[in-house]
Formats: sequence, C-alpha cells, structure tokens
Amino acid sequence: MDHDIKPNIPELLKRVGLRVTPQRDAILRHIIDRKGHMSADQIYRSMQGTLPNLSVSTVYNTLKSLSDAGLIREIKFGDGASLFDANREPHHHMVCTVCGELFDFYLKATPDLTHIAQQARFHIDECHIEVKGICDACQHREVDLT
Amino acid sequence: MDHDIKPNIPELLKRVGLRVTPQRDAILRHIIDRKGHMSADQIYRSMQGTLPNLSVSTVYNTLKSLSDAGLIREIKFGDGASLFDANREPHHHMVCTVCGELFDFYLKATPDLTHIAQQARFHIDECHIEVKGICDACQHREVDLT
DNA sequence: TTCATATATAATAATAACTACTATGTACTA
DNA sequence: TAGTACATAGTAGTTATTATTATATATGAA
Repeated sequence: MDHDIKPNIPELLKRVGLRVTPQRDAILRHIIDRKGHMSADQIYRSMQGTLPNLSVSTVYNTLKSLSDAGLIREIKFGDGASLFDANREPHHHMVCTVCGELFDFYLKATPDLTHIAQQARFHIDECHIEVKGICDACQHREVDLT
Repeated sequence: MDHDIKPNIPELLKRVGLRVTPQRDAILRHIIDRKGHMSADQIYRSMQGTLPNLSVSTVYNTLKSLSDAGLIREIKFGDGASLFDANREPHHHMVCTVCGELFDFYLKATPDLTHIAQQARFHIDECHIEVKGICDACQHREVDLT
C-alpha cells in the first residue's frame, strides 16, 4: 500500500525533465494532496493563499506541462471546464447529468479491444469509460419534486 | 436492414413534439444524410446554400432541441467543439491524438457495470468508451519523420 | 560562485465556442 | 383565419482557453 507515501514533488518534476519552480511545486502538490478532480479555475483560486501573484496563464501552462509529462491527467467530460487529477491507477468516470458531479470508478480489467484495434489498425494508448446517469443524491431529489 | 430507408424528417420532428420548421428539417436531414460527426460550425457552413439567412444561434438552438429529443447525439470528446451525429445504434469512439480524427466502433456488448452502479447507487443511462491512440495514417506518417 | 541562457512567469490581449437577449416572424390550434 | 406560443435572426455577452511579450528565474558551465 502506498497511500501514505508523501511524494517528493521536486524529485517528481526533475524525473520528467521539468524545471522546479515554486508554481509547479505548489500546483502539483495541491493536485496530489486533494485526491479529487479540479478545474484550472479552482486550482487558481486555491493558490491565492500560497502564491498570491500566481497568474492564470501559469496555471494553464503548468497543467499542460504536467499532463504532457504524465504526472496528471486531463479529463474533458461533461459540461464546462476540463478537470485534472493526479495520475494514479487508471480509472473511469461517471457523471451525474443532474448536478454535474463527477465520480471515479475502477475496473479490474478494461474491455478487450484488441480485435477492434487490429481491424482499424489503430494503436490504442488509453481506454476510458464515461458513464452518464443520475447520482444517488439526485435520484432522491428527483423523487421529491414530483 | 434499414440502411436504405429515407426517414420522413417532419414526421420524426412531430413524433418527439418539435415544431416543423425549414431550419430544423434541413439541419436534421443533413445530419442524417451525412453519416459522420460534425460540429455546429460545420453544419452552419454546410447550410449556406440551402438556408442563406440561417443564424448561428439557430444552429445551436436546433442542435440542443434535437439532442434533448434524442434524435441526435452530442459527443464532447477530444479537443475543440462538440460533435453531433445521428443517433443510430449505440457506438463508441476512438480519437487519434495526432490528427484529431474521430472514428466509430461498435461492440456486441457494453461492459457490465451493474456491480459498480449498485455499489455507487448510480443510475446508469449511457456508457460510452473513449479510446485515445494513433490512427493508421498517422502511425505511418510518424515513422517517416524519424 | 557567478554568469549565460534557455525557460518560466505575469499580465494582458485575443480567440473559440457557446449562451443570453430581444425584436420580429411563423407553425400550429382553436 | 386569427391568436398565441414558440422559433428565428442578429447581436451582445460569457466562459474557458490560448497567444503574446516583457520581465524574471532555474539550472548548467566556467
């Protein structure tokens, strides 16, 4: 189990060939600490305490560098802004079409697409399942409205 | 097999409770005729011949009405604009991370997520698989560059 | 340790893809 | 064949993101 290991952020950055700056350190640390998904804007606002001079464009630049380097993952799903999360074990997403909340889920095995890939001569890098539906809370809320 | 049946567009619109207007007729017809995916902007430009006075906002309104009614499907995937396609058999998508092209694929069965849904008390409406990778053409193009 | 330089940052402007608004026009129904 | 609820066109506004550029800084070499 590695859920208690505090990763050395500067080390992580160096390992993927990125310069270590206070901005990158703080942003990556924040994404790794809070385990959930967050938008660029949420990250920007969370940083006001630590880095009051942080610029929005630096947030976007940093998120791009980090995700190009594979340290975080960008999720474009549902309405609104892209979300980012720490690139832990591969997982999939359920989005509630009522409240927009995003939930993770894990599968022991991803669907076998080797046949599809062969036929289309497509080289598969990643496979992500997107589920749309209604979350627990909203199912009950819906009932109340009728 | 129903691939040759020309659907009666006004009839389709009425059936889902939408008023029949020349704009809706032309846009839905266009999406059903060309089988692929297209963006709002592509649709807008394709209509210049048939409906020169068509407004961009009408395209967006119409696409929203049609997809709310279940006649077309919106795909938010990859970079850039939402894509729309006629809501045929359920299918999944592969996107090439090099050229951005989107490819459909079909599965006999979608992954069984009943256990996941039960555990999360999530009511699943649809399940869409997104594959990222490199398409046939770009694999060869990549090789040439080295 | 200091310097050189390639890269990062902040601030701002620009863009793309929508969404909101509103006056006018039109499909449907009573 | 109105009347009315809804649709459209045109425009303005918004949101998320990218581009630009002058200044600042991390890192490798001397």
